[in-house]
Amino acid sequence: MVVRADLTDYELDRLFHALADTTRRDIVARVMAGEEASVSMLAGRYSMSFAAVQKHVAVLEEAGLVTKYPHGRERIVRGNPQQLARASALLHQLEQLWSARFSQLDAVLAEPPRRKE
Amino acid sequence: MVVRADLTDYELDRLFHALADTTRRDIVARVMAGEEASVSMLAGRYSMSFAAVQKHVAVLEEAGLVTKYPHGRERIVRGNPQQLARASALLHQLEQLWSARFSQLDAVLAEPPRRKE
DNA sequence: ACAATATACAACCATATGGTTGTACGTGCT
DNA sequence: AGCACGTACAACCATATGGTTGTATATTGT
Repeated sequence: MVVRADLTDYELDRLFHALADTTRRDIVARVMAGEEASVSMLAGRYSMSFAAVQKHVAVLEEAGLVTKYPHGRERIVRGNPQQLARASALLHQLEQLWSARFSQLDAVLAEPPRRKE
Repeated sequence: MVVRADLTDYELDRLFHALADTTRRDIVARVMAGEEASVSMLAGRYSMSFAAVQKHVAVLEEAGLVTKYPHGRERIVRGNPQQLARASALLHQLEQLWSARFSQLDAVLAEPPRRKE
């Protein structure tokens, strides 16, 4: 599963910022799980105004984590797994950075015992 | 590599918020890569005041992404890969949520053709 | 045509954020 | 002892964020 990040610093800022809110993570979870959700349907699930939820969806859209498409008078919110994968890839990259610290040591340990010359 | 998230909503908020800044992601990358870095050494690398970098490190520490330990008059910043893994795990979970949408369909498709009854 | 619904968007407000400068304190070096 | 260095922390400022209410516009159903 090779996913190139390919995002500018600003886009990454937006992406992680979007994930740094409980309501927004919940929305992402719902739409990723396939809940066919209009903005008002989503709004019904949280104890805040419609406008507030509308703003959260806008932040997620700005981050590329969801897209909206019109269906009659409502807007259906759909998850974008690719963008999620990009965020995931960046964290994985950082983890690799860490484990790379030991890769050289690992290599030495994994090396078969050398015969005497 | 099973990593349980095990974090409250608030902690996740702090964690992703900490990652939502270019300077902070850069600091994380450096310390995860093993750069033995005091706060002032880090500060030297960015075009902002020492106090600003100090605040960024504090945000990372609050999020659990780094720890500081005293060494003489300086504080050495060290990366905490476990917390990184937790953030990573959550995103992976959300990705799984997406792919789970097709698992049932996959199962049907993978099913061997049924004999006539 | 009309009422109800879904959305968009602006204005407003309190608080958080990301930066600055200034001051105080502990540690190291000569 | 005295100075330089590294850190801590407070005060301050401009802007961003997360919420509200209110108003306008498009669509649906009767």
